[in-house]
Amino acid sequence: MAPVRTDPARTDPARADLVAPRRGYAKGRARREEILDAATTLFGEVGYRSASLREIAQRVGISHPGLLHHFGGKEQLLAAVLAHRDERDDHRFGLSGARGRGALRALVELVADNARHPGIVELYCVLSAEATSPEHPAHRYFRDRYARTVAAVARHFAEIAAEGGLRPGVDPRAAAVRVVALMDGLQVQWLLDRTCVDMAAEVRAHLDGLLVEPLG
Amino acid sequence: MAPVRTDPARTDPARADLVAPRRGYAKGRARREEILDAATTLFGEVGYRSASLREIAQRVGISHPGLLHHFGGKEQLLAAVLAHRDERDDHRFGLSGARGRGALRALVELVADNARHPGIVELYCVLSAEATSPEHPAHRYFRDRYARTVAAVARHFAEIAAEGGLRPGVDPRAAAVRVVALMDGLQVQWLLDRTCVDMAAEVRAHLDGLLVEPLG
DNA sequence: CCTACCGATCGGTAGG
DNA sequence: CCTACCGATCGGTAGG
Repeated sequence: MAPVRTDPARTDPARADLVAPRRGYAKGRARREEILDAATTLFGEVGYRSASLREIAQRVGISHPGLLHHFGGKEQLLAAVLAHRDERDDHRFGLSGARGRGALRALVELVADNARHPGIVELYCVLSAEATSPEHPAHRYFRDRYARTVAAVARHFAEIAAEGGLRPGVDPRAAAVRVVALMDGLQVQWLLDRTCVDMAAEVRAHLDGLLVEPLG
Repeated sequence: MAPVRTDPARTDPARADLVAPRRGYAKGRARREEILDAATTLFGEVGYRSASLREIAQRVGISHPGLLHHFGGKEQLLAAVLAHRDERDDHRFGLSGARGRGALRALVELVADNARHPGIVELYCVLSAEATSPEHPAHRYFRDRYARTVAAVARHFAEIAAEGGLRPGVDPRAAAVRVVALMDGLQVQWLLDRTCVDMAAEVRAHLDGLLVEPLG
C-alpha cells in the first residue's frame, strides 16, 4: 500500500498548526485509534457478539464499510482492541520491573487505576466471561492471559515466601489464583454498583491477610 | 385459560405407565421445563443478547412461535430462567438453616456442587457480566442478588466474630464482599480451564485464612 | 472513504 | 402447537 498523498488542506500552514496530521498515514492512524476506542467502549457495553460494526462506525462518524477499510473484519477488530489494551498495560505495569512486595504494591495501584477507567474494566469483565465459550474468538487469548498473569503473581509470592514474608500455610500458586479471582469478582460487583465496593482497598486488605507484614 | 382436555393417547392406561403426563397441564409443564433447561444452556453459552429464540426452540424440537406460546417474550423467558434457578438454589441451600461456621461450610458445599453443574456456572458467570450494563433486563436482578448474598454472608461472619472465631482485623462485611468476589472470579478461571482450578478447595482455603480455627 | 447491495438472521405477530 | 410473514439488523462485498 502506498502512503497517503498530501492534499492542499493538510499542507496549508495555517491549518497545520491546528490539526494534528501533517504527513501521510498520520490521519489514518488517528482514525484507527478512534475506532479502537469506540470498539473498546461498545465491546464493554454489550460484549463482542452483540456489538455491531455499524454502531461502532456511527460513533466515529463513518460508514461501516469505512471501518472495514481499517480493519479487515470483526474478529480482526477484536484482536486489535485486545492488542491495543495490552500495549497500554505493558507500558504502564508489565515493564515496571517491580518484584516481590513491590510487585504486589504495583498490583494494588493497577486496581486503583482501573477504578478510574470503568470502560477498560467493563471490556475485560464482559469479554472474559463471553470468551469462556470455547468457540469464542478470544477464548485462547484469555486462557493464555490468565495463565501468564497467575504465573507472574505466583512468582512474586514465591519470592516473598523465600524471604519469610508469607504467613505459614500460604501456597504461592494458590494464593495467586485467588488474588486474580478476587480482582475479577470485585469488578462485577463494582460495575453493578460502584458505591458498594472499593476494589483497591479490598485487594490490599486481602494481600495484607497473606503477608507477615502489611504492604504499608 | 382452560385446562388442557385429556386426549385418548394420554388416558390410554397402557401408555399412562410409560409416559409421565396423566392429567391436564402436565404435558405443558414438562415442555416448559424443557424450554427452561435449553434456555439456561444457551444463555450460558452465548449470553442473553446473542441467544436466539429459534435456537432454543430448535433444541427442544418446536418452532419459535411455539416457544412464545409458553413464554410471552424473550425477556419473560429470561426472568423465568432466573426464577427457576433461584427456586432450585433456595430449595438446596437458602433454607438449610445453617448459621455461622455451618453456613460457611454450606457455602463450600455449594461451590463443590456448582463444579458438578458447569451449565449453571456458565449461566451466572456470563449473565452477571452481561447484566453489568444498566440497560440489561437482568441488571436489577443481579444488583439485588449480590446485595442480598453479601449481606447474608456478612451476617454469618458477624456471628462468628461475636464468638471470637474471626482473626483480628477481619471486617465481616468486607470479608463477605471478598468471598463472593472470589467465588465469581474462580468461576471465570475454571470455565476457561477446568484443570487449572479447584474452586471449592480455594474457597475453603480462603475461609480458613480468615478463621481462628479451620473449617475442618 | 462512500452508496448500494447480498443472504442470513433476529423478535414478534397473524391467523389458524 | 404450526406456517407464513413483518420490519429491522447483521457482517461482508462490489464497485467506485
